[in-house]
Amino acid sequence: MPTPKIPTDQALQLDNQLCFALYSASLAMTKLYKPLLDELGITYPQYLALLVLWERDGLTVSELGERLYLDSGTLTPLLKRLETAGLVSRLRDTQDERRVLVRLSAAGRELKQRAARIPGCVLQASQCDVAEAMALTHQIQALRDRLTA
Amino acid sequence: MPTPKIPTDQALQLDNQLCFALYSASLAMTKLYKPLLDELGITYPQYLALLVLWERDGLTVSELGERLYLDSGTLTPLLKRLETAGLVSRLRDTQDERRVLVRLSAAGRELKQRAARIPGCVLQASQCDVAEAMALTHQIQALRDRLTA
DNA sequence: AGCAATTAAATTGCACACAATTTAATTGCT
DNA sequence: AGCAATTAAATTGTGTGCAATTTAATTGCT
Repeated sequence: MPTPKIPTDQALQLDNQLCFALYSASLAMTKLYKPLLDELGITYPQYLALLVLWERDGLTVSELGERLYLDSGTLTPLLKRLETAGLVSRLRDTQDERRVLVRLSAAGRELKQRAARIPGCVLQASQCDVAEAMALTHQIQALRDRLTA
Repeated sequence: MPTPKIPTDQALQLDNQLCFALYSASLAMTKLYKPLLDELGITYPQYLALLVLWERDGLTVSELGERLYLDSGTLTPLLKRLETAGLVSRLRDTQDERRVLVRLSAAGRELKQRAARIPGCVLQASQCDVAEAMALTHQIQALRDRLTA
């Protein structure tokens, strides 16, 4: 039987929801990062945007959005705050004035060194070893890819 | 070696972050639920609150918060919207006037039947069988519990 | 009984997420 | 060249999340 019948009550139990496991674990992660990122003066989504820029600088808002699965409605104000904080610049692409190129400032690049200790802290709080964490990461990524397909 | 050294660049890659896997998968889930919940006239966090109430009615705001890992700052306005939608009532506990008891209305109880098809739709979109989904759910719950410890 | 400490919600302020719309620039087609 | 269609950001409005504060009720202690 490809789709076995599950009783409604059981199917709707909060603790049987994959979505809620993801949701609550993601919020728990955000809370874990909070004190670490407070030291750097950035928020969690801002940190994610910086991770992308530390990998490859000078992306457009759209490219950043594809990487983070976020749209300009979320990114524009977020990037303005990073600009106000002096961590990035936002400049129209002279080749195509529709685009805005986001570039790290010197301070933005230097922040990477101070962020270097964060993954270790998080892994420690997660109480799992690197291999375990990566295995779970890949499983969840695969799920995400199926969901966005 | 309990904590092997990982190069900074690799440790800070977006796709190596368990946090981002959770974050992006959780947002993808929310988007998947959107059209299903639009039919019921509720949002995703409102749906989670209803899941709790469908399991056990008449909880206080705090009890709901413990279950969902959310505080009154988030729940109070959310529950007011559910009240406005006619799905729950919010009444001060006469035994302890500090507490607010949240109860399903008849419409709120009846909504459960219409929600019954949602888990199947989500499972289908997830493209995994029930056992797989539950296994991943338990892994992520265990992670969340370690993070909130 | 009286009052400080605690507890439960609500409120305030800030930063996301995202749908829907708007603005501006570029492409594509004739 | 001219103009409709497309594309990229920004804007607007709604609904979370959450820290910090406020308000109100209850407890605990003397």
